[in-house]
Amino acid sequence: MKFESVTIKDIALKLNLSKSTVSRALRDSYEISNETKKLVLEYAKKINYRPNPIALSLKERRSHTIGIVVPEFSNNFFSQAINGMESIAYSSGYNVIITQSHESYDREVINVEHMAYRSVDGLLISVSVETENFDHLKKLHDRGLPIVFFDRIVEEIDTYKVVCDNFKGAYDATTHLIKNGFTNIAHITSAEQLFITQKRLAGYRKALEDHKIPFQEDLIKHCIHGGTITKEVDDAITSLLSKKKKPDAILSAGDRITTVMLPVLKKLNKAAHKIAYMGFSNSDLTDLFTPSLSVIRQPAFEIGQAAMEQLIKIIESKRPIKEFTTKTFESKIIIKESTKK
Amino acid sequence: MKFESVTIKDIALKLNLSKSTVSRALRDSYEISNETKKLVLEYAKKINYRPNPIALSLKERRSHTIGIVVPEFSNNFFSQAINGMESIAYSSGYNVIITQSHESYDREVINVEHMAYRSVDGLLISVSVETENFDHLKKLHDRGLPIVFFDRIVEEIDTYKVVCDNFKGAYDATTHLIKNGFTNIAHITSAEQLFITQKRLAGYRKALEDHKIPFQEDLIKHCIHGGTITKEVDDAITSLLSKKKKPDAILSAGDRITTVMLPVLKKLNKAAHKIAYMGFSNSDLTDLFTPSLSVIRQPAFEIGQAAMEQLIKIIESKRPIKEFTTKTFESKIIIKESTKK
DNA sequence: TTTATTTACGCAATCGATGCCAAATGAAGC
DNA sequence: GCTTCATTTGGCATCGATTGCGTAAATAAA
Repeated sequence: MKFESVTIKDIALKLNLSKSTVSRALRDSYEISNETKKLVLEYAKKINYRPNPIALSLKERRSHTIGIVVPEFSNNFFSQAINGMESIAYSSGYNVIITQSHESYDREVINVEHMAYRSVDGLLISVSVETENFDHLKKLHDRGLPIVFFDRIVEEIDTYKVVCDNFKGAYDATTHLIKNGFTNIAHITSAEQLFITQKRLAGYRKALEDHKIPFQEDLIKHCIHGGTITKEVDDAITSLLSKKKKPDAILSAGDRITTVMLPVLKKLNKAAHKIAYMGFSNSDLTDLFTPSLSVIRQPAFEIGQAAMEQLIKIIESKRPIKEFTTKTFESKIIIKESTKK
Repeated sequence: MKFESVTIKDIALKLNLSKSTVSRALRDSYEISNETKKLVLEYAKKINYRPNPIALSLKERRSHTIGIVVPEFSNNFFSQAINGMESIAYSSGYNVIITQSHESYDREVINVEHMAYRSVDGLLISVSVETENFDHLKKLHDRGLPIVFFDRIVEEIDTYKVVCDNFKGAYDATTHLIKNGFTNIAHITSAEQLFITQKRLAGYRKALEDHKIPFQEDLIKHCIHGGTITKEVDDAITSLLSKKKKPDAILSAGDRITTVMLPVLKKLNKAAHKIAYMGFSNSDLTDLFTPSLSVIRQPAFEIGQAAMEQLIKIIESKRPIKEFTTKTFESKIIIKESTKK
């Protein structure tokens, strides 16, 4: 703020007191007489004094501000999770500042460091699809910055984590497809190194196995940019459809991939080749599609709330926390027309 | 950040120099000998020294950080605009921090003040639907905080503004509906005091007038919460359909309202009463709906870019800027099935 | 040799707020 | 009347970095 604001010094000067006295009066210290307190408080109110948080951050090394880093706002899962986080933060007296990594490792590093140096009291993060090296987070975590991971968690850093049961979500969805008579189920998913990718893939495989359907490697397509590049999704589908035996159903892992996949699929389905599909999605609009979309929906808002609660717990705990847990939420499969035989 | 970091003092101590010398060496001052500079620079690099931005903010009263306040991330227009802003900010060496007002005046005030006190160098804002009093912005603007408005601008504050030609967007859309044979066109829109609401309403009225269709007050429905409350949209539609002469088309103003309106309308259209609809929307999924949705699309990314460019121009200008302009972008109407007769 | 001029660096104030320590004041106790 | 103690208040250092000013040492000019 380039413009001058009201400081404690202004009050001190005006009332002929020292800065320390004013400071203590404002903080209602027992050392200050009631008269002086009243005087200070009244004048402070009159000139609308507000302590400068920058100065406080410098002095106290905390800011009552929490940093949130997500890949993308346009992914409904994340925007809903953020809403959950905000609701808890605000009611606990914290502010939040939010940034997007745009699925870029470099951007993520910059954002995380910017926030750390800006004295955030803690960090909530879901890592980008590109992130394979976690030094930027490990470094801060080792130095004592409270971090809570959600959704795309980092297993090798020991802290609270909040996730969805991705294994079960994928398992249930795949089972649903199998029960509806689909046997040649493709899986379009995100980059291999992501925790959620692995879990979802595992759930998918287990469902096939439990129903004695052989797993086929070439039915799995990884989008290494998490679907942020339309072409990779396009290519995945084209490649799937060029197989001798085309898949009869597609399971997509992730909001973004689902979103990008649908227009492509829709065009193809029109062209007579009918493919069932189902995906992880937290969009509110899936009912409006034709066919309406069967989805695996995650309780994003609640996940956000839980993550923020855990983070605040770490921040406010008197002694260092040693025992961390991972909180798991259930996802819900919602059956609509897109998975009808 | 509660953990200790490397400071200029550490370097000074280690190299037996004064803080000032180290500081000047790091900033490549002419007063420092090349040997000393080299020494300092090498050691700084070795221990990974990074200046503390909090201390810098306190000293310099600027932070190289820009604050963005939008109503909601889940509104595609805003998330796209943010992406445009980020692209410019990052390439100009600024960081951004983003918050949502959730269409709440109180939240907006808190967020704006938090950012101002956190020494953001400037503010980009699209006000909440509830905001009728602009003192929180005026106060900061008067004190010299650079502000640029976009989309939902505030007319009474004199600064750069970036908008879409809302009048023309609504005019074109309404004209399109009229030309397709609809004559009883309802308009579901946001709170009356919003600038964009007024412009869109005016465009709608002008189109009617130009085609000699009488304006009917009761075909206008205002959602005072901008559609964040489903019930208000529901009520608007119910009320429209309870009229003797039901509307044959609906024009919706705003992403959120469009999104909430569609499921309701879809249910009704199934029930045999066919209503055409069209709305302002920046969603990428409108093609997937059945019927696919005719929309008025705004160049959100470009609007975000332009707003950020203007803001940085103000921030970096040597002398105070007195002459401000308002930049207007054209929206585009995209015709699909939902407006076929 | 003396004086002037560079060169290269240190001191201390500053930004806004906090908090330790000391000091001033007045009252109570002997 | 003097010591003791509590109450209130002021002074100063601190957080991390920048910067105007002062100055010692080294070199150049007189």
